[in-house]
Amino acid sequence: MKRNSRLSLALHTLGHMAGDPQRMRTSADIADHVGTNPVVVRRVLGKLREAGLLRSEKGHSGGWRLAKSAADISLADVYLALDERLVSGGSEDSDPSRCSVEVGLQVRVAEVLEDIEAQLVKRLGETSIVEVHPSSCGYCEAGSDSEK
Amino acid sequence: MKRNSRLSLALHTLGHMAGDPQRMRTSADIADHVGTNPVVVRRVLGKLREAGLLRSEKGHSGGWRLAKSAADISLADVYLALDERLVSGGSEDSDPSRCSVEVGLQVRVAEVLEDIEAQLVKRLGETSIVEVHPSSCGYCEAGSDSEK
DNA sequence: ACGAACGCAACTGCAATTGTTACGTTTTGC
DNA sequence: GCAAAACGTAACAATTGCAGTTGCGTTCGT
Repeated sequence: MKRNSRLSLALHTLGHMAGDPQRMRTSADIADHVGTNPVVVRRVLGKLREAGLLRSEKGHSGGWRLAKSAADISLADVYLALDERLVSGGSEDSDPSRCSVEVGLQVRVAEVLEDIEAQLVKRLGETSIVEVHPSSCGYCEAGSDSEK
Repeated sequence: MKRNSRLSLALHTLGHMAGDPQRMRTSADIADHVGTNPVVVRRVLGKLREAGLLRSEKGHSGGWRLAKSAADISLADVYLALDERLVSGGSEDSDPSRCSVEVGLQVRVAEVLEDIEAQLVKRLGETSIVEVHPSSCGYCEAGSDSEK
């Protein structure tokens, strides 16, 4: 699925950060670990920064770090920060040419989807990113040494 | 959203069929009404036929019709027939190179999505396609006359 | 047997997303 | 100060998924 791409990059990275919150990670580091490009990483993590989950620092020893306690970041926070919603999102312009069956249907389905998404967020809100970090994690044990 | 395209074609068409179950509709008719191509209609409705919701007949006076009572067809039936699932759907090949955070995350998120989708299906299952057909529907009142 | 419909495969076109390159800006360390 | 290392951003290329289209075969009914 396409929707999982950015979300999984974000969750994956935050999962690691939860295991070692002080460590500063560069986008190149992260990109290398998840198998993508530094610019892509910056694009995704930039969203998380806007949402107040991460902080980035420029300059020589810059990089990315959690902006608050890992325990206070839930999967829902990450999901919402990327604003990829299930429901189509309001192309409900009242086009008079549309037939009534179509309109009634859209309303009905949209209602259900809205409701379902709320439940999804609720469920995601119940787990923090600290809970997805296993005790043994090679990537984190590697510490600050960036071995090419 | 892209996911809504086929689903809305399917629901729209079934909604109309529920209002006049005996009438045979050609894919060209339907395509004209929903503003698309006959082949696209056949692609989507073909899925519904595989699921036992519709029957199609070839030949001169062929076309599409409900395969069972409209009251027995729920929105969930249509949703499931198109097999567009929320959850990424089993690319869970145990790649040893994947890091444990990633794996744990996928499992966790997949669990939630599975659960959420079950609720979605349950909700959709509560309404039948007869409930989305308004009493006054110009398209259906037009009857079998296909006015170009 | 001819026309009208579906069935199916292949191709094109479009839109969204990701990947890539390039360049500017900021900060650190020397 | 100045070079190196990092982010920020814009622009472009590559990829992907899906709708749309065409074409042809098949199957019916008249």
